[in-house]
Amino acid sequence: MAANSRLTIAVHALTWIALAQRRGQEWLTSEQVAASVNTNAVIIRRSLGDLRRAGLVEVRHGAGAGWSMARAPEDITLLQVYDAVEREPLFAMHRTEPNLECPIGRGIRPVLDVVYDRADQSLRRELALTSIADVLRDCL
Amino acid sequence: MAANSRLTIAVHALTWIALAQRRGQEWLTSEQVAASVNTNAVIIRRSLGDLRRAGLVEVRHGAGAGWSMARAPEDITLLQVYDAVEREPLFAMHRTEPNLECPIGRGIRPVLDVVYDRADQSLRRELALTSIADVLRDCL
DNA sequence: TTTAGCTGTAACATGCCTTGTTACAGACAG
DNA sequence: CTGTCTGTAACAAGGCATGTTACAGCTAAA
Repeated sequence: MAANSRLTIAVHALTWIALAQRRGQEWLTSEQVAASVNTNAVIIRRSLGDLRRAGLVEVRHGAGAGWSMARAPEDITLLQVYDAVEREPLFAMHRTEPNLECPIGRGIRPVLDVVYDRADQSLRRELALTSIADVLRDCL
Repeated sequence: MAANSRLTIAVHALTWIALAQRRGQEWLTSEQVAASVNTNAVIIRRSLGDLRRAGLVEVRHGAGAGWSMARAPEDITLLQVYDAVEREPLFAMHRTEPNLECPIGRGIRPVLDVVYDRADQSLRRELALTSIADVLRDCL
């Protein structure tokens, strides 16, 4: 799988916003977040847009606009971030339908569905154990 | 992550070889495996090549050539298959180095390394619980 | 020793995904 | 109103996954 860095970018952005707020800066622009992540502001807006749709951050428009946490850093887990930004499943099935005249071709997809689902659950359980507050603490 | 189907293809191929052997057919050609997976024989040769390098299958050249299990289906876990065919890590770090003048930019990579490693371990533990023999049994 | 059959791999095509970039309409605090 | 920043479209570049053709190399069997 061509691994992407969406989770990394989103966690970085959130952690930086959390730190800024602790320091008294309530609203951060996408430009300010982009400066820490070292990427383009549009990338950050896209990522924070995903987080907003998931209810993790808030946005303010107009002059003095920017982004702010919608919840305490302790109450945002990496699982929530993962769900907010990740679309693709961990493992893909066959690109073309397997040969249904073969017993394996007929039976393998439901079997793999179960296995992949268990693997996914286990990954999620692990991600749920870490919060943005944990990441922030360990960064400092 | 642009999910790929390598694990699916490799498990399918292995399971089909295991079934054929149980039915008395010792060696299968890449063409025969490709017929069940419904893809090109070269794709199968590439996948089985990975599995051969990992010691999971054997190949025979010349006339009457083909592929055969190097171990009993009970002794091949999906984790071994995963390790044999998967190159990319689950989650990628930043594509460009983050801003090291920011505390988060400086500290986040080691933190995420730990988190991602734990997630990876948990995924692997789960994949290790299923063998090719299990997949074969559930297919039938 | 020849021959036929199959592997191993290079080379290339295609399509999709990710990231980056520019541009601009829309929202809104002051 | 006005200036600032968001939301998103549009496009480009690069990379990876998959598919396909082609062919050299290996070897069991005749």
